[in-house]
Amino acid sequence: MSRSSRDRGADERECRTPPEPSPVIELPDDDTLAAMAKAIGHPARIAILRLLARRETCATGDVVAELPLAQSTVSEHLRILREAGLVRGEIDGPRTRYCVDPDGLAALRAGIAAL
Amino acid sequence: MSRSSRDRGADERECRTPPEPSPVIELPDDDTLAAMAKAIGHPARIAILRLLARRETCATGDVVAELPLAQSTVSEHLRILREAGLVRGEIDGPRTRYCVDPDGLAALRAGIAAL
DNA sequence: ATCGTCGATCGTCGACGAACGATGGAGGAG
DNA sequence: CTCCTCCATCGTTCGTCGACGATCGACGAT
Repeated sequence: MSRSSRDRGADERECRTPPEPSPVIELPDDDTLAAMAKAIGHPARIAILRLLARRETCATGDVVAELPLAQSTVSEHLRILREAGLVRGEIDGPRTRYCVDPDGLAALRAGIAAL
Repeated sequence: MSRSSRDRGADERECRTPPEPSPVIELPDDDTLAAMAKAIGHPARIAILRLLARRETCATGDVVAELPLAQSTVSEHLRILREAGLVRGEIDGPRTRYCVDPDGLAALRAGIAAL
């Protein structure tokens, strides 16, 4: 399973959604803030978020490779993060690339800071 | 049940733990951060936190009066917030006074901001 | 066209969370 | 002392979460 055997085009390709920081960030309402907080209320999802933030790798399989969890479990964690608006996923051929949603994360930060 | 019939000493008494901002705030580890996030991952607990932050009232009964929840439910929410380190409670005669734990909240803010 | 890979979804199981009423103990008021 | 108030805790019920293996559809490669 050496990764070097696979030609992946640009090896360290970034998530193709450029980090476009929105000019204005609205504060989330309580339910949204609670949902976001609940989404990161699990160590595995914090680890995933950190992983996506550090590496720009964004592929589901890479996340699975880094965590001691089954593929289906990781996929569900990613789904939860996506539905909370903290992560963005887009289909890239046979695989799905995930990246941190800067707007969602900013909203979470702002909401927590405003507590 | 008019509240004016009850003499509560200082009506707007502050929580007797003075807000002593610690000079240095350490970043929580992932498990602690996840636990804190999980604690605020419920709208009622966000409402409680806001309530404790705005008013300095700090009494369990006051929180119960403000929320459409049973006393036991509110008490459990307060317990969860307390065990997460976000809220501090101390016994004051027959009642219990709660207030936001500034250190815990600062740790949460810092942990989220460092994501 | 066929195959292999990647990843989302389904079904299941045990564990945990949220809400409530009831109970009980601590502590002031009479 | 005796009551009454305040609140934590217990026990219960029901819903959701977390994890897994199995399955299925989409897509590229051969």
